[in-house]
Amino acid sequence: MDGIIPNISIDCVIFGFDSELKVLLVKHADGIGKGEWALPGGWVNFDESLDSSASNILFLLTGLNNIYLEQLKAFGTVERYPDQRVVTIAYYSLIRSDKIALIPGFTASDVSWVSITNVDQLLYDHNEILQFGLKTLQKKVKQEPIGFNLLPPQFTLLQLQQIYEAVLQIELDKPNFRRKLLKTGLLKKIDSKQYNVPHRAANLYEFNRSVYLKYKEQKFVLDF
Amino acid sequence: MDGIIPNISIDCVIFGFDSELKVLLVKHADGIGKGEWALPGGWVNFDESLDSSASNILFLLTGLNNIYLEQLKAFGTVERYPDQRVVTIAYYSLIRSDKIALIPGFTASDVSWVSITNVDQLLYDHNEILQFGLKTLQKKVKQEPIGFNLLPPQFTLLQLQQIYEAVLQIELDKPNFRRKLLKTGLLKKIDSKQYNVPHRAANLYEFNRSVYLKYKEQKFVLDF
DNA sequence: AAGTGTTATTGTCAAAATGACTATAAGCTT
DNA sequence: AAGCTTATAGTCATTTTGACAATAACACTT
Repeated sequence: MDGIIPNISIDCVIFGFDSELKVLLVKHADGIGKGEWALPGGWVNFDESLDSSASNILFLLTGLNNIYLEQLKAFGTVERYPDQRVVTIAYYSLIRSDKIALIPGFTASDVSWVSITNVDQLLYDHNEILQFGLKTLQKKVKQEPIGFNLLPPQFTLLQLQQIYEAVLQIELDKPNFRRKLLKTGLLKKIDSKQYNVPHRAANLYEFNRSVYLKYKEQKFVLDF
Repeated sequence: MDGIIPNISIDCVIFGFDSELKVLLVKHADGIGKGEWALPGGWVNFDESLDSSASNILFLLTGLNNIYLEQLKAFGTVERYPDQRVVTIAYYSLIRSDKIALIPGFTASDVSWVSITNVDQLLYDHNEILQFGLKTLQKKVKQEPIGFNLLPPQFTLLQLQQIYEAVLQIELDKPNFRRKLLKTGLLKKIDSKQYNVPHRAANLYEFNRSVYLKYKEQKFVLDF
């Protein structure tokens, strides 16, 4: 069997972090929503799983490759899409938004990171999907360690703290954050510091990969 | 537009509690899996939302009505269903399994509660869906209050504790459980006790509805 | 070279929460 | 009345928390 399944689509909520929280949007090159901004999305092929459809669609539209996507939710009200009945399976992810090349392709004439506080009207029910994604992300970061793919291999505690602050949109106490995170054993202090910063240089840390993976499975609660 | 969408189905993971944790299964009356046990499931109509399809399918197959269903996940590997490409949207719920009449109907020749520790081979990928549902439920009960629909209006602290023990499959310390739950303000002690029990009668409690609803939205962490 | 602004890091302290128990109370049963 | 059984109150040492204070260290300015 070949071709696309006519009633199932994928949409991706890609959160980006680089000091503030952003989301990746594409401008439609043609079709129903020509010229409008939306989450990157597309159709599922008969011979392709949902997970791999999501990866491929994201790549084709934005150039992003090798992104770990997690399923968010299926959105399936009758009127969410014009003309046709379409159930969409939404995926989400959180990645670094700097230093990543975006290449609009396929049905996307433009791709762009937009600050989460700055998102206008999107196509279809995409604003709703985005909001749901943000809520889910906020819950997620309290249950699972984050940061592995969001930070350079060596980073400061402040950088890590800023991710939590951006995602949760709250402020955290620095000494307390430090104490809490260090207690998890997730971080390995390395013998090297920042340099050329106009203030006391912070120590650099690495993630302890095995602890990180353990916490992806087992209990991990950060109660901010 | 009329009829069913050929590539989208619904499956329901209905957990039941009555002293142990169970799951609701149906025996297929005909079709591909005739005679085999599976999660209650069916097709989505073109003119029906996913949520309402789920409710209707559950009702038609099992007689269960007015069950609050939450979406679990979409399962969409290519080979999960024989002959045809079918993506299924799974829903789940936790209800009391006693005192509820089950009425097999439609394509179900039988319906039954099966202890969670006792589930055999199910059709398609339904064992996988069930396991995912259990994990999700276990996370959920630590993040949101449960019990409103699982207990009679007035209940003892032990009854509530037993729900947590059944779902999480762990043992909890009675005095500490009491202390933790009472501190939430979720429970209202009422002026009435058990009677006719062969031991000291326990005080009865009610849920404080407004606190309960507040915690459905806001932060609620039970860290067992 | 001293002073300034900025962030890092250590530490303090009282309050709250936790986990593991002990002890007593109060129902029915025999 | 004795004996089960579960309820309920309370103890206590330990851990965790939240809110700060205080000092350290870096580059830049003067």
